Amino acid sequence: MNDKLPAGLDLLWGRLDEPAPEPRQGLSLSRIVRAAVEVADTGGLEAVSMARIAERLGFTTMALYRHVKSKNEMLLLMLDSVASVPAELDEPCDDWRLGLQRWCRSQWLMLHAHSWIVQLPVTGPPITPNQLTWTDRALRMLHDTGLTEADKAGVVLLVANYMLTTARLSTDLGPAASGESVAAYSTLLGGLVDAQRFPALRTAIDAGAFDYPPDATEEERQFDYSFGLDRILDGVETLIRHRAG
Amino acid sequence: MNDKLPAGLDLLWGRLDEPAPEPRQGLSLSRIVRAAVEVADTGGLEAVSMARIAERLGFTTMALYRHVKSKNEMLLLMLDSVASVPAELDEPCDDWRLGLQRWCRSQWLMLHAHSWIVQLPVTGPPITPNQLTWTDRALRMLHDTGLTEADKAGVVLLVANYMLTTARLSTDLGPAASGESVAAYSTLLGGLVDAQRFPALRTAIDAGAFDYPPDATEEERQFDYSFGLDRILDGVETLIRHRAG
DNA sequence: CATCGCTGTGTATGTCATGCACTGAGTGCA
DNA sequence: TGCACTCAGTGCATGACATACACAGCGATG
Repeated sequence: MNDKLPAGLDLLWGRLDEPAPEPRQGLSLSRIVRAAVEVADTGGLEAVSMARIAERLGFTTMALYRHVKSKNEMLLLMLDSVASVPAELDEPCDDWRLGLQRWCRSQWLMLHAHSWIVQLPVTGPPITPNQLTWTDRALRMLHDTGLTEADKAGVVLLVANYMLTTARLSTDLGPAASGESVAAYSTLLGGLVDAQRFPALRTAIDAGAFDYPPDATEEERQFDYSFGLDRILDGVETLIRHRAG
Repeated sequence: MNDKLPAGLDLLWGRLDEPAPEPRQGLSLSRIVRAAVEVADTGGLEAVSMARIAERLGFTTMALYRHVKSKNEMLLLMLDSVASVPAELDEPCDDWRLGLQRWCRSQWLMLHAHSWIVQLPVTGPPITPNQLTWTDRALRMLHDTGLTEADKAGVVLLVANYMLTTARLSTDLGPAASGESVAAYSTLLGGLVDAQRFPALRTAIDAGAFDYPPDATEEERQFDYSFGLDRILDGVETLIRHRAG
C-alpha cells in the first residue's frame, strides 16, 4: 500500500559512527537533504519536489535517485536532519514537571523553526535516531517519578503527540501564528453558529472563549500550548501520586 | 499559498434547511460526495482522485467541477458528510467525565469507521457544521463543571486533538490496528536502540514498555486510547477542583 | 421561435514521481 | 597496456494527477 516505514532507516541508522564520506564534488546524501530542507523552509512542504531540489543542486531529477530510494525516504531523512535534540536536554532534571516543560519548549521551537515538519505525511510511531533521542530525553525526565516504564512511555507519547498537533494548529492558524487569524476564526464562528443548533458553543462564543482579551500583549496573542500542557501534566501528577500511594 | 479554509463552507452552511434538490439524473453534490466517500472507504484517501470518482459515477472528470470548486473543497464536504454526530450525544450527562468518555468513544468509532479522516490534510480549527456539532456536544458535557467558557474550549480542543492523533496512530500502526504491528515496532526498536545513546529508552524497552503482555486478549491488543485520555481527564478534574476551590 | 444558462464533454497544460536504457569517467585486474 | 566492471549522472518516457478553456446539447423562459 504505502511505503513501509523502514524505508530509509538503513541510511539513518547505518553509519552513525562513520562521520561522512562527503565527496568533493557531485551529489551526496547530505547535500541533497540539505537542499531539500532549504526548499521546505522557504517554500513549505508543497514546494519540495525532486525536480526542484535537483535543479537547485544543478543536477537532473533522476540523479537524486542514485542516493535516495524514493521521495518518501528523502522526507524521512529531512525530518531526522532537522530534528536534532538541543544539548540542554541532556542534563537530567530532578523536577520531572519542569523537565518536561523544558522538553516541550525545545520541541515547540524546533517545530516552529521548520514548520513543514508538522505536515509531513505521518507514518507511525517515532523511529529515526533523532526522534528516539527526543523520546529518550523525555523518558529520562520521568526517571524519579516512580511510574512504571509503560506509564512513562504512555506519558511521553501523549506529550509528544500533544506538542505536534498543537504546533500544527498553530501554524495552520497563520503563517505567523498571529492573533489576527484567531480573531478571524472567532468572528467566522460567531457568524455561523446559531443558538438553536449549537447552544453550548454559542454560549462559549458569546463569553469570548474564542477571543483573545483585547488588551493582550503581542506575546499573549501568540498561539500558546501551555493550557493543554498544564492539564496533561496535572494528569500525570495525579498518576504519579496514585502510583506512589 | 494553500486553499483558504473557507472554501466550500458556503456549500456546507448555505442550505442547512433546504433538504436537497437532488435531481433525478445527472450529477449532484451529494452523489459526488457519496461516491468519493465510498472510494475513500475502500481504497483510502490516496485512491480519491477526481478521475476515479467521475468514472465511478459514469461522467467525465471535469463534470465534477460543475458542482465542486476544487478537490480540496470536495475533501471538506466528504469530511462533513461522514462526521455526523450520533444521537446519544444529544442528551446531556450530569457526570462530565462519563460524558466526555462517551463522546470520545463515539469519536473513536467514527474515526475508525472512516479511517481516511485522520489523514486528511489538516486545515485549521473545526469549522464545518458537523465538526461544530461535535464541539457543541463536548462543551455541553462540561456544563456543570464550573469551568470558564475559555477553559471548556481549551479542554474540548485538547480532547478532540487527542482523539484525532490517537486514531491516526492507531490506523498507522496497521490496517487492523492489530497487536502484531505493535510487536513489530517493538522488536524493531529493540534492535536499533543501544543503551549508550538511549539509556532511558533502552530501559523502557527492556521493561517491556512497548510490548503488550503476552497473555493479552485480542481486545487488549487493540490499540487503546484510554491511557492518555485518563491522564487528560485527571488533569481536567484537577482544573475543575482548582476553579471551584 | 430565439436566447440564455446550466450541465456535461473533449482536449490541453503543467506538475509530479519514477522506470529504463544509456554514457562517460574512473578503477582494479590481467 | 588493455579490458571489464561499477558508479554517477543523463535523457527520455510513462502514467497519475488537478485543473483551465472552449464548446455542445438541452430545457426553460422571454
